[in-house]
Amino acid sequence: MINIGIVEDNVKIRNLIQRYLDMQESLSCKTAVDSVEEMLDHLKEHEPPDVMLMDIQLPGMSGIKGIEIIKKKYPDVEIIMLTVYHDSHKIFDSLVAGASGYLLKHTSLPEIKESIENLVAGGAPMSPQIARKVIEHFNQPEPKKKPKSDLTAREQDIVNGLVDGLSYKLIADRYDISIDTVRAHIRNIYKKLHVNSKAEVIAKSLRGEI
Amino acid sequence: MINIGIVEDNVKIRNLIQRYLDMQESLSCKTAVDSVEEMLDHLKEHEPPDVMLMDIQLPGMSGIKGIEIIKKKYPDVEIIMLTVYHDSHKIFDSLVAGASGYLLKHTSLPEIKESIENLVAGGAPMSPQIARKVIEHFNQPEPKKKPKSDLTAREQDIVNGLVDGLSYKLIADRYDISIDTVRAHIRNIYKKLHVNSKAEVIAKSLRGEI
DNA sequence: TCTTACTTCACATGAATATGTGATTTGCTG
DNA sequence: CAGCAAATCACATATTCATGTGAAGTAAGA
Repeated sequence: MINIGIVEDNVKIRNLIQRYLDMQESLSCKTAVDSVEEMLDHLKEHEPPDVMLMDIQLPGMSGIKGIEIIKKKYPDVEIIMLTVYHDSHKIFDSLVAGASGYLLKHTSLPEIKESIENLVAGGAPMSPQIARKVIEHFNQPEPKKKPKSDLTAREQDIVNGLVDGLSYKLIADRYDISIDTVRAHIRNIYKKLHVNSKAEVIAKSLRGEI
Repeated sequence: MINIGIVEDNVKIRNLIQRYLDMQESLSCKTAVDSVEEMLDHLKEHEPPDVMLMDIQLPGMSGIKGIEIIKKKYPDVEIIMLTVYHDSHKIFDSLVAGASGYLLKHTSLPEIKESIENLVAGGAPMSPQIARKVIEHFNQPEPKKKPKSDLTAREQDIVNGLVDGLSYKLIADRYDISIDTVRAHIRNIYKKLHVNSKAEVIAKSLRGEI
């Protein structure tokens, strides 16, 4: 038997979902409140549910903040967001805060039930559109990580030395070249990167801008 | 009608999937090969399919490398990985390379069909276990260490100045203190962080180690 | 072949940094 | 209240860095 809790301020939706879930053989849904604060009060005196359905737009504390707090006090509770928001920001904030699933509100009741079962079976229910956004997140970083700074291999070596915190002398030793050569390379690096100190090169490099 | 291509070296599996998909009303699967190289040859003389099912372990080029190449030449092809691998590394690499979905091989034929339809409808098909791993990826950054380097507020200010590439003099100006004070703070910072150059402080800071 | 870019090295100088040794004031805490 | 950490400032010195100028060998391209 899977115990479910609901945090949703729209009474109609809340009652509908609660009634549907609670009438399922394998599920039990006795707790349905309309704010995170209320849920926290409830949890002080009751066992936490196995799975929690959570809205984002709520009176008082937002659902995303709610995830954080609930996950911190009750790490075993699995939280599924159930919301109308499909903007990347809210999705990612929710997932980072600790949500294990993210469903859009047009999800049908049987699909919600399926998602809960999917979740306790080790899955991560997501509406297809959400899954798409999540996957796109991995494709994004690609185009912007081509800084193309035209540093030569040797210059890149020198930069690595700087990033490792080495002095010119130590860089010279590492690559077995003269310190004057190191100076020469660094001069060229500065020109190419439009900087004029070791510090800026290190900063740029560690920010992935080289 | 959705056109589908398959890259899978196991003849039995390949034929099974191809026959099943091709007999569906809404789908057409005429292209099924056993390596990325073969698929690329095929694409030279034929229209690319709408969706491609791709294995990872293949003779010759790996499926992940295959995604990159195919996505580069034919950006509109949607690629679903269909593989036995469920380790984060392969999942992550595939998604970064441009895959739009990731299914495990035990996925049933009707589920594969459903996934393809899901994909063209703007979704991102994933096996539940995969979705779980993807979501866990967002939760990971949380437990990342609190560096807790015991720098005082002022010392942190100075570090910020260094990271911004300022000289001692400019840092002194920024906080309206003497350059000797900046020196003093930096001396303390070096002691606390066990370093002995500006460069190392900047590197540590940008690595999140402060 | 001539040019260009990369790598290598040298000498020089003013600016910035690293490090040592002090000292004073302020605010918190046992 | 005494003690301590933090923040402030001063003076001194050796090292490192930034920058200019010049040059030679080599490999890739026009």
